[in-house]
Amino acid sequence: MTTSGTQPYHHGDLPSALLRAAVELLEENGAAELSLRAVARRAGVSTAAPYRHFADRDALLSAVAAVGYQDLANRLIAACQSPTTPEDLAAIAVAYVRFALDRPGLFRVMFAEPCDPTSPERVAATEAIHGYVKAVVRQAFPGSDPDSMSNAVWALVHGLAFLHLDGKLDGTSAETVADTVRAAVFAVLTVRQAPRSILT
Amino acid sequence: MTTSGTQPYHHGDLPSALLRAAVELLEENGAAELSLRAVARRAGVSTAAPYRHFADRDALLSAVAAVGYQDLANRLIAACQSPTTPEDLAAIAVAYVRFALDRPGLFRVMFAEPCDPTSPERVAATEAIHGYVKAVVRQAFPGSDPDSMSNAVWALVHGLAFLHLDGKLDGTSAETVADTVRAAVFAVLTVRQAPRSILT
DNA sequence: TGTACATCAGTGAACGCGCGTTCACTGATGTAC
DNA sequence: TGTACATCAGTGAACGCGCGTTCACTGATGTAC
Repeated sequence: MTTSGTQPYHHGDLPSALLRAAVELLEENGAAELSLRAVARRAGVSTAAPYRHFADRDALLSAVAAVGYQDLANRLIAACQSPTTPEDLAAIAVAYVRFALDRPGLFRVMFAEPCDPTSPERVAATEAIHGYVKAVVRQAFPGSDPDSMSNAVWALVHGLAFLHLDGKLDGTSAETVADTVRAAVFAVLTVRQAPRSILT
Repeated sequence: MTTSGTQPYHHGDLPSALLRAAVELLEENGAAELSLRAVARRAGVSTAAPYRHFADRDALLSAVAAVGYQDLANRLIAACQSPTTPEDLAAIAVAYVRFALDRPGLFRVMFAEPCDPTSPERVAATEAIHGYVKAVVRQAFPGSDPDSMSNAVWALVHGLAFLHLDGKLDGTSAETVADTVRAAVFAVLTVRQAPRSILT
């Protein structure tokens, strides 16, 4: 995975190599711990090299988080472009949780790092997800207050992701997880067995 | 806060003093970082003393998490004994999120520490919360599948807690947070403006 | 086309730090007689 | 009641470690003439 062999003496594209290395390490550890030194080592570069491109550890971490947000957004959009049915919504929910379980370290860095929340890329990334969720909600629940409803939907999905991540819900197999997520989504969508189909 | 002044040469109750110190440190830092040495320092005791009572750092952390679960359970029960109305449910949701925001470090240790999930006290604590949620759900949504619905409710609330904690939702004032949580809960309970009161 | 030179990416050694954990120890406690 | 002794909670010094960050440096690159 690491660009091995004879590297040119100038790396060429260290910044993105560092980001790749960081993401790989996060995926291997599972945990959200990530040291600059380990990233440099993984990228095959000296300890001090990252400082040519990132002000400090937090800057690297912020950039990593931004990559994560981008990946997550892609996964969600890939799951369903314009959801209208409950099944569509459930598919997006499953994609969100799957992302968290596939890349737990990255997911934790994205959310649990107490990292500068005013960083523009961070804010932009968050806005993007928020916007996507809101668009989905507007389409699926035209009658609801879009703000409250999109908060609720995001929270539901985010909570399912974290509870699975932390072993509070059975996450032994991908199918179990998907079933659990779908069931939870449907349970909410059909609160008190509402007498008619809730969605168009 | 720390028992200051002339301590007896034998502490008396170091284990719980350490737990108290750990919780205090978590509350001050906000973050989930917690070193054994800092805890010992805070408890006014030598670096090695904790090892008389806890096998290692993880054991202390597990005990801290257990304390956290107990506190959380108490807060939830205090919020509402036997909820039946949507308002009751919303009050419990607010209590859960408030706990997370009041004691973010502790909350993070409870959930984000990749700590032995087979530890009996951990499992028991999780079961307790799960059981409570399920009981609430059974009472409030007699027609729903209790497993799926309780997962959904827990996830919704847990997600709201984490999104607030990580600054993804506006958490500037307690009122704002409470309003956001209540609105999200009501939005879910009244999906697609269901034509009649959803709850008894 | 060839040379001098400024730029800049990466090096490697070093700094000081706080950490988890171990160890031989000390001094208070409480029990047996 | 008084003494000897085992127990055990806490000490303090030390271990080795990996960390973030800085620094003077080197060697490749690319531009001006």
